[in-house]
Amino acid sequence: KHGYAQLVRSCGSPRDLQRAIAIHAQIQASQFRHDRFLANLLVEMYGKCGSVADARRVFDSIPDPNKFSSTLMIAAHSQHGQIVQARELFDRMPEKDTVTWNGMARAYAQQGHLSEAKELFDRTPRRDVISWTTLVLYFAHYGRLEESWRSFHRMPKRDTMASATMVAAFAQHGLVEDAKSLFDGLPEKSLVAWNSLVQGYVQGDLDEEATAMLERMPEWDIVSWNTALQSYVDLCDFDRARDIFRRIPERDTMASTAMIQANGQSGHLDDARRIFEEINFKDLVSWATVIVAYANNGKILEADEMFKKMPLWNLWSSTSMMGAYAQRGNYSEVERMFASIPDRDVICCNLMLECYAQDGKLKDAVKIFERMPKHN
RNA sequence: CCGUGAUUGAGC
Repeated sequence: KHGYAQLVRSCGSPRDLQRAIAIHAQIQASQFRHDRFLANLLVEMYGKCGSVADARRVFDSIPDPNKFSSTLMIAAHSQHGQIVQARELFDRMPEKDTVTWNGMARAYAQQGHLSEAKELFDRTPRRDVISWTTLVLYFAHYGRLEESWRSFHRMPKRDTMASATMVAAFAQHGLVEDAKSLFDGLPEKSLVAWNSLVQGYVQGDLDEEATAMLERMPEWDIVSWNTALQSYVDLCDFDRARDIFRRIPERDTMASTAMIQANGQSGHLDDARRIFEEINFKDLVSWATVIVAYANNGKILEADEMFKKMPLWNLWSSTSMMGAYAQRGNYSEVERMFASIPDRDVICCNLMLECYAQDGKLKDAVKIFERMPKHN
């Protein structure tokens, strides 16, 4: 049973879905077919692997779901934006505990339904540090820093994560002074708080302060390395970026993606491509980044080749490819791609708008402008 | 034996 549990837990992302299905089948064929503990883990697994439908099927097959089952199912629904289904389950649960309440509040908050989240928070019977941290995080995330800070202040007990959340909130909103003074007063300074502060300095173009903090840090984790790397990439300082990249002990996909970008900026397309090929887990972002690197250097054929090779397209990858055609002035291809994108956002529409404008197609430009879901 | 919270990468 613990062997199965381990197997199930090893599937944590959509790329594991095939294996997940196989493991599920194996459990079905075993003596643990009706085991609730394993079923709960399967619900969680399918949620993480991106198949809510399968998660729900497993959940519905549990004769006597316990609160773990339900809380996991709520999480699966909300991870996929199915807040109504999540709430339905939540309302039907006989025994809810703090974890359940926190999970439901977070589901609302993530979707930007902050008043619903706050209402749930207010009704939570035994609020804990996580309930409060969720408020701090999402108020900040949606730019409501006053309320974020007030929640932080009203917290009866703060822990390291709560404090780090607040430091990051300040840093991300250009309030790096406030971030710093909060940070200085912290009894326990987590690496996350250090990293957030450095990112605040980088964002504020305070490079000396950022460097000073990086040097004073007790240790670096992969995020620290990537933060340093990305700051040089943003400054188009290829040599320092490469130096950092080479010194990273264990590079992840984000590090490689940043370095692909750096190589693209400097026209080193072969190096960009080599780093891309060496990535173990190529994701949509790394694919899109190579495409942009090729496009920015006028290599439309290579960009197109990569685009066609991608295992999966999303809005960002398609918009990147549209941008590649736009650069070459191939407006008919831009138009064709635009038409094929179902979930266009502002950036995508702006790009189309700009192409029509460049192309002198004023009427089409006006039409796009008027039909855009949002303007900026 | 199972459930909730923090920091890093791409497109106009």
